[in-house]
Amino acid sequence: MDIAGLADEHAVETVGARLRTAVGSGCRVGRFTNVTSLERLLDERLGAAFAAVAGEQVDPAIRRSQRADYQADAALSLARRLRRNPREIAAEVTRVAELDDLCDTVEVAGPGFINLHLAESALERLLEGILADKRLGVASVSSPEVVVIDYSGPNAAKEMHVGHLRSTIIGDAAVRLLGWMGHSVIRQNHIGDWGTPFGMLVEHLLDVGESEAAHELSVGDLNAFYKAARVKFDADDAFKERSRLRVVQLQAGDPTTRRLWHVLVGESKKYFLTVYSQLGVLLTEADFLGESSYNDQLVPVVDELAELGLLRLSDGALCAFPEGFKNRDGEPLPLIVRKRDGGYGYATTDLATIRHRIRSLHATRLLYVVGLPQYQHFEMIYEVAREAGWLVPPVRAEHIGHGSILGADGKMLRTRAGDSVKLVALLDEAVSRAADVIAVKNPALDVQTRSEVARAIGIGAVKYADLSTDRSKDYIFDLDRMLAFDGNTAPYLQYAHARICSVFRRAGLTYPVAAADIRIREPEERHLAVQLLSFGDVVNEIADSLEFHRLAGYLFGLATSFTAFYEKCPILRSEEPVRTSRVALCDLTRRTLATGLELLGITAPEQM
RNA sequence: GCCCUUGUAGCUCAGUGGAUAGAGCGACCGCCUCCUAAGCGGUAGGCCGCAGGUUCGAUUCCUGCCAGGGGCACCA
Repeated sequence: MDIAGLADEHAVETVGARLRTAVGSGCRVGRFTNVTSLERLLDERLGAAFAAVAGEQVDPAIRRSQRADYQADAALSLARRLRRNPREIAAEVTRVAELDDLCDTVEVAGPGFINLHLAESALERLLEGILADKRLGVASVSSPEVVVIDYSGPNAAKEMHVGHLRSTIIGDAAVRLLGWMGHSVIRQNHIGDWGTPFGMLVEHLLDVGESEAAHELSVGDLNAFYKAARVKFDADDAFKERSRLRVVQLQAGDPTTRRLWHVLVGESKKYFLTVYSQLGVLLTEADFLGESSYNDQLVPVVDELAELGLLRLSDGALCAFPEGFKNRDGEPLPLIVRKRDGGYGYATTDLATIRHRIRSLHATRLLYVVGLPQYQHFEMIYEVAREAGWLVPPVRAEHIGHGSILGADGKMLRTRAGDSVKLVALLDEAVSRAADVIAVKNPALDVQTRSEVARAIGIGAVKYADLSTDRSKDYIFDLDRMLAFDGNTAPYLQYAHARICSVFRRAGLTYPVAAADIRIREPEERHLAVQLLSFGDVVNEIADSLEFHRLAGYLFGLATSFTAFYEKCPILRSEEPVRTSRVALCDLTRRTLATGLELLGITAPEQM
């Protein structure tokens, strides 16, 4: 810590000295090239200027501004440290900063804000740059990582319900985003395919007959199957005893039992794949790596922890006591790696996943997209993994926690009977409602297109509602609101996209537009331009934080800016060279919307 | 009891150590001989839970309190 701090100070001192020299000799500082996102450009230029003035590294605190395009606020906080008037600091920074090619006016306002008005020529040049770039000016990462993303994780032989929706959607977005950024992403669907319930389920399977059971499961009626087994288990002691013995046989590897278990899990996987297909997420059969696949690693994991001296017997259970966790009596909180009965619980399996992902998959970033209630569990797991020496920098594990989905009453979403709501039922309703609206709004669409569009809108609406709010908070599931065609919803964004496509169709133009002279004159054009040029800033930020609602918010802002432009600035009816320029702006907006939505796992239809 | 988390417009949600706290819905008033009105413009609506503290400046950081949600050993 101290050493790092000293090293930093030293580096800063050197940079500061160099910059002061540059300023002193009359040179301007801060010329950088090949950056197309506005905030980064301004950050670099003004960062250098502030550093020159302050003699140390300074975050220029670039923000979007209501009074200008951007503002830099660092002079205010710097004033105390330098014991100088903030306005003077700001004034000096504006003199030193190399901004001629970016801004047409730079002014000090109020107590020391620096207001930045971008030059039209700069906007034009930068837009022409991203127009020619397939990636819209967003560079792939220079040093790709192996990222393992653990998400979805439904339980075999149980229905997927809304509880699985968030993990599946957020995980899918993470897969798409990090993959697009150039990382090597490994999907892991840690399904619940092991444990005591399977004794009961296998016995029930035998009772109803294998072929009948397979039928029930394959049609997706998993709840009925599970419930019937559960009812018998609770009511019938003989069945309960059979189930218990069956678990022992399953664990002992009895061939018949294992075959029947395989039937259950296999049918479940088929069912999950139909749901994933309906949802349009990237998970495939190859991504299933359930709890059972770690069976042969559990003993080695426990042995290794024991050898490291991290385990202790407590009440007959073998436990790790990770540093910093206490139970309700203030005593060290155990993480049970082997139960009193000799069996293994989820803690051991989760530890095995970390070891496997680091040692065998060579991941340096581990993401666990799991509900927030499991926060403490994962913190404990990570701590044990650190103490075991598995989880050491640069490898890091992150719990991508999320809140719950609530019903209109603000409580956990349930059916009237108190059951969890079936995911497929929910998705079907979203799609069918979307179809109803399309039938009214655009009856000219043929049946095939209509059903595709309905799916894009219905599923997109559900996903967007999830991804457009802070993932750590709960949200209220309201189909009416998410399917609304105005406000911050998927249909609104999809509509903006479809409108652009319509402009091209109407004019007989094709996209993408390869190149064009772009002219920014009208205020609506300026707003749209600034918005288009900040896509990269948002995406880069999100790749780290995985706060997808920021991307959603950005896209909504983009669509709003576009609509304003669309209302005020005639496109096809304008004269050249304005027409070509506006067509190019349309195309940039279309590509940015489509790309952004794609990163969220949402399809943008060409018409709706 | 301890820990985590949330409290912002009637509703659903953003937001940031800084200049007048923003959207959408709902309400009210307007806008289609014109590229999709599934749209756009305007008006009304806020002790940013409460009370202290740090700061030139706090809705944002800290402490306490109130209210909701979650977690705290053999389920995952």
